[in-house]
Order: sequence, then C-alpha cells, then structure tokens
Amino acid sequence: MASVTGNGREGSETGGRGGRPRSAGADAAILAAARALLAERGWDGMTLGDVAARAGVAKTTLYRRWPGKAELVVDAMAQLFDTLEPADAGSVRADATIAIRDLIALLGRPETQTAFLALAAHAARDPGLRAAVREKIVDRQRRLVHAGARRADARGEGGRITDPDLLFDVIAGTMVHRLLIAGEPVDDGYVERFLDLVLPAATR
Amino acid sequence: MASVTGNGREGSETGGRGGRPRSAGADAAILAAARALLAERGWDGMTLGDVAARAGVAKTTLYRRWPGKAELVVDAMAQLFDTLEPADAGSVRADATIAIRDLIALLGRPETQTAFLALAAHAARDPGLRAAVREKIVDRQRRLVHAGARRADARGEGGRITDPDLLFDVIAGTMVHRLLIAGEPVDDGYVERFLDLVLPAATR
DNA sequence: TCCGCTACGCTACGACTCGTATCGGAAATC
DNA sequence: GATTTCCGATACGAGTCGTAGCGTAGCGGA
Repeated sequence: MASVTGNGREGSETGGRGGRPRSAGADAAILAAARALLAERGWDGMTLGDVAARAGVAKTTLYRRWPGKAELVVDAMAQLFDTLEPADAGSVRADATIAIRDLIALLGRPETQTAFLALAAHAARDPGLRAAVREKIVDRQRRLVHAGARRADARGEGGRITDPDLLFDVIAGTMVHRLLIAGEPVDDGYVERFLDLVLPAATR
Repeated sequence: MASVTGNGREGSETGGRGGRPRSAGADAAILAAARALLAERGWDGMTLGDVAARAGVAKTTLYRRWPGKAELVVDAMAQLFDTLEPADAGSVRADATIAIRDLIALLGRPETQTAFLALAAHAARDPGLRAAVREKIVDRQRRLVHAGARRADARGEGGRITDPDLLFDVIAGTMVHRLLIAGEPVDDGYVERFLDLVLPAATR
C-alpha cells in the first residue's frame, strides 16, 4: 500500500495506459517528510516547498498528487493512525486500557498535536476534506471499538458492549479534549477513573 | 467589560496616566467583525486587514491591542462561550440536558466550527496561547459542571457528582468529537443515550 | 527502433498576506 | 495651552501560495 488511499491515480496498476509511471517511493518519502516537518515546525510552519525539498522531489510533484496541504496531511496522519491495532487481552477493560494508552501515545506526538485538530478545523469548511478525515482516520478508529465489541460478544456473559459508536465518541472525545484542547496530561489514574465512569453502563 | 480579558492595557482604568485613552467601542467592534468574518470565510480566509476594515479601524490598531490573529480570536470566541450559563432545572439530568443542548448549539455555529479547533491546534505549539485558551474558554466551561455539582450537593441524596473535572472532559470531549471532528450531527436521542451511559456512574 | 504518452525536475511568475515602521493629526489629561 | 497617548493612513520587505512553461526521463505499443 504505497499510499493510504489514492491521491489521484488510484485504482489502475500501471497508471493511465502507457507513459512514465509515478515514482514508487515518492509518496512514502513525501508523507514521511510531511510528518517530520509537522513535528518540527507545526502546521503553519510547514510549507509544501519545504516538504518537497526534504523529500528530494520537486514542488510541482506534490501538486500533481494532492490538491493541497490538507489532503496531503490527511494521508500522512492516516498512516500514523493506522499503526493502532486492536489488542486481545482477555476482557473489555483490559482491551480498552491498552487501546487508550496507545491512543494517548499517538495524541502526544508533536505532529499529531499540530495536525489533527488543524485538519478537523479545515474540514469544517470543506466537505471533501471532511469526508476524507472521516473515512481515513475517524472511521478506522471506530472499527477498533467495534472489533472489541465483537470480541466481547464472543466471550459472552456480562461483557457485551451495547453501543459501540457512542462508546467510541466518548473514549476518543474525552482523550482528545483532555490532551489536545485542554492541554492537560493523562496518567494511568485518569484512565482508571475514566473506565470506572464509562464501562459499567457501556457493557451489559 | 470592554474586553474579555486585557489585551494590553488591562488593569488601569484611565490608561497610562494622561494622554488619549483607547477607543472604548473599538474592542467590541473588532471582536464582532472577527466573528463575522470567521463565520463567512473561515480561519484561513479571515485576514487581520479584513477585520480592521470591517470594524472601521486601522490595521495597526489591531496589532496595538493583540499580538496576532490567534490571541484576537481567543477573545472573540471567549465572548461567545461566555454566553453559556448554568441552568437549575431541578435534577442533575435536567441540568445536564440543558447545558449539553446549549453547547451543541454553540458548537454548531460556523465561527465556532472553524475557530475553536484551529485555536487548539495553534495552542499545541504556543504555551502562551495554550494558557489563554485554557483560562478564557476551557476553565470557564469547566465551572459550569462544578456549579452543577454544587447544586447537586445542595439537593442531597443520590445526585452527587463524584468527579466534576472528569465529567467535564467526558461531556465536552464527546460533543466536540462528534460534532467537530467526526462531523456528525447530535440529536436528542444521542444526548439521551449519552446521559444514560455517563450519569449513572458519575453520580452517587 | 521510433513514437506517443505521462511524470519528472527546474525555474519563474503574479497575487496575496504578514507584521512593522513612519507619519501627521486627534483626543484626552494636567 | 502643553503634554501625552492613541489613531488612521500609507508604504514596505519578506515570505507563501498555486500555476505555467520548459526540456528531459521512462514506459508501452506499432
């Protein structure tokens, strides 16, 4: 999977019937450069000219593959969020604890801090970007909760998750609000108290 | 209260001992113009030159009162968030329902959608801005939950809120995530399900 | 082998924004 | 009236954006 999702030439393997194919490694280099520059200089400080230079690519190549900064960063961040994976630790609470700790670590990264909310802010005025954020980032995270719900069902008795979609909003929202909006840390005790608050009513 | 918080000349009533005082209405006009332009053109589309022109003020006047766009928008948004007030509807659940509906309406405004997350994103790389966002927006919202907790205590028996700070993160986070990040609507049924999930364990 | 097609690197460009500097004049206090 | 501070207007250098034009590189088909 060279790119998280197509950024222009998706679908066809060889490209548009003849002609020089797109450089294979360019996407990966560009997205990595974008993440690095986001971490170093933040959303505003990162220019597409800088990204191109660091990736060893012409600026025009970026514009050939992505419409603009926001769409490029969506793909760059999606790659990062895709590193999260569901864990099977034997119980809903154990699974949730692991997932939340992973999420906290991800939200603590500098590139996430500057890019994630900036993307959401831009998405408010750009339906296409809104759809991309939802599809490439939000929905994939949501699936982790659904996977946990299915495991809970399989285990049976007393651990079933009644409303995974709502539970996902609560988990992700609480952590994002605490870490990225309020800007306050989350320690293990906070996670414990959070799970004490939410899990009893979320499972049945 | 001309400005939500000082933006330069705070404290002294008359200004710096003699000389022409700052135009009283200018702050209000500037903040209103900023909100209007945020709603119309979004964070990126709003320039300080435009704000000055619409407020009927020179651009330099803006820079005399605020260090930059982010700080100005913090004050503009703080005025908006300050319109939220605690309600006393007789029970924790009734109070929470009203507060959440007010919050939803506020988060649905176009200026909030584009500005709130943009501010938080910038705050990630600017400690001063982070402090301003927390002090002028987040902490004031948090107080609404604390006020509700005190009312619950006064009512006694069975309605006490055990951890208001955590509850605030959960409420605000869930709504922000649902509305601004996932970009999906919140109807009354969602609020009901949310309160069913959270309130039982949050009160004692 | 030659040709058509597409992507590439490079350079240059106009339009725009930013934040600052500078100025004479206006509006208060002393 | 003198002083002090704020105000509006204008100009400016620096930097970014997204696009266009150029010649070249790499691939498949005739």
